[in-house]
Amino acid sequence: MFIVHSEFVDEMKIISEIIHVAIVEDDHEIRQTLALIIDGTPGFRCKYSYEDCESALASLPGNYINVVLMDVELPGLNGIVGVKKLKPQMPDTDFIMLTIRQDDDTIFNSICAGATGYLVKDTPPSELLKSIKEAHQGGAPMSANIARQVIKSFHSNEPSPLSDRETEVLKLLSQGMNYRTVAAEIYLSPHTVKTHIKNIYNKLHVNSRAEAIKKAIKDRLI
Amino acid sequence: MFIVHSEFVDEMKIISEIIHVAIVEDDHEIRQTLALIIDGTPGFRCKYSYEDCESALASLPGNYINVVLMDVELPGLNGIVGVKKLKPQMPDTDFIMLTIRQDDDTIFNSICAGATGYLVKDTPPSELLKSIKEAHQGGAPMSANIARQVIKSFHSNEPSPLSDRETEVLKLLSQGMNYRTVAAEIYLSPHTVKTHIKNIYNKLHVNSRAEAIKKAIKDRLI
DNA sequence: CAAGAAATCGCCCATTTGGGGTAAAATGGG
DNA sequence: CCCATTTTACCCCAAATGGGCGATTTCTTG
Repeated sequence: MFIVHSEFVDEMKIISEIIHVAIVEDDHEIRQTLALIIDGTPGFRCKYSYEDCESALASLPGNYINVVLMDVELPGLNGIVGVKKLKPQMPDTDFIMLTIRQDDDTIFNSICAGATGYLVKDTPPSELLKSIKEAHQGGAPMSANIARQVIKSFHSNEPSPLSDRETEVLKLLSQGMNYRTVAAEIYLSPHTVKTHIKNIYNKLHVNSRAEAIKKAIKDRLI
Repeated sequence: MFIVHSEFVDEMKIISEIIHVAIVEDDHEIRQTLALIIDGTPGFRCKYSYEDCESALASLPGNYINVVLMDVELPGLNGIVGVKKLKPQMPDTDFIMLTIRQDDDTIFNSICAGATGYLVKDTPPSELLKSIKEAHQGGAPMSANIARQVIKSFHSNEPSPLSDRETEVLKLLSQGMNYRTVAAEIYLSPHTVKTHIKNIYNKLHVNSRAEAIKKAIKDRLI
C-alpha cells in the first residue's frame, strides 16, 4: 500500500524539496489515513489537518503550505466555499479537491472556486501522492473521467444553425456595434444587417441582442 | 525504451481488447517510431499512419479506429483543422493532439476542435501508451502544464468590480429582460434599474448591453 | 465621525431597436 | 436544371435604450 516506485523516489531526490501538505476532511479515519500515507512517504509532509473549513480558515492562512487536500462534502462550510475563501489568502498554494461526487456542477464550481486538482476519493495512495507532486509542480491532476468532463465542456454539442454571414454579423454585434456600424464594416445596407439580425433571432429563438449574444457565447457560435 | 511495467500489462489483460490506433504525423522518423512503439506493445495496434491530414481525411473515416494521434504542426491542413473535419465523421474516435507548441490558442483551438487529449511531443513512450489507453477508456490525457492551463482558464483573474445589486441586474439583463421587467423582478423603480445599468457600463468601460454581457461572461461576472 | 461607496428615485430627449411585412438576386447541392 | 437557402434590400412604427444631469438614504471603512 505504501510502496513507492524507485523511479518515483529518484524524481523526488532531484527536486529534493519536501512538499508541505494540509488536509481538510471531516471523516476521522480517512483524515488519519491520508496523513499517514503522506507522512510515511519521503518528500511529503502533512503539516496540518482539519475536520472542517472553519478551523482551516482560522489557522491555515499565513502558513507555508504547498498543497491542500480539500474534501468537498463537509459539514458547515463545504469544500467549494472553503477554497473560494482560502485561495485568495493563499494564492501560491494548490488545492486538490477530494470527492465522491462527479456531477458537472460540483466539478465546475470547485474549479471555478480556485481548485487546481480534482480527484475521486477512491484514488489509490500512489496516485494521490503522484497527484500532490503534480499539482505542486504546476500540473492539474484530475481523475480520468473528471478530466474528460472538463474537456467535454469545451466541445460544442451541435453544429451552428447560423450561416457564415449571420455569424459574422453576430460577432460584430457582440462588439457593441449597431446596425449602421456593422453595415459600414462589412459593406452592406443597414436594412440588410437588420434582416440578418432578425433571422439570427429566429434561429436562436430569442428576441433581443442580449439573449442572442449570451446564447451565442454559451453555444460557442462566436 | 520499450519496457512496459508489469502492472501495466496486467491491466491491459483485464481489458483484453486491442486498441486500434491511427497516426497523422509528417515527420517520417517520428511516424515510424510511434508505429513501432504502438505495434510493439500488447494491447495496441497501429492500423493506419498518414503524413498529412488530406490523406487521413480521404481514407480514415469509416474505419474502426479507437484513438488517433494527430500532430498539430502539419504541412497543408494543420492538425486542428484536421480534427475539426474528422471528428464529426468519427464521433466515437478519440483524438490526441501531439505538439511542440503550448500556447493558449493552440491548446484551446485543438480542444474546441474536438480533441480529447493534448500531449507535448517529448512525452515518453510509456506515458504515451498510458495516455492512449486513458483516452480510450473515457479519460482526457493531458501533459501536466497543459492541464494546468485548461484549469486556469476557469479561474477568474480579478475580483468583480460590480456590486451585488449590479451583478443581479446584469444577470437579469442577460436573460433578455428590459428595464421595466428587471425592475418588476427585483421590486425596484425602472429609474433605479437604469441607474444601475449606467453604473455597470461605467465600471466595465462599455456603452451597450451587448458589450456588457459579452465582457461579463468572458470575465465570469455572471 | 467623515468620506466614499452603494442603492434608491427622478426627468428630458435623440437614437436605436425589434416586430410586422415584402421581395429579388445569388448560391449551392441534388 | 430546379429548389432551398442565403444574402441582399426596403418600409412603417411603437417601444426600448443610452446619455446627460441631479438627488436622498443607507452603509461601510478608515
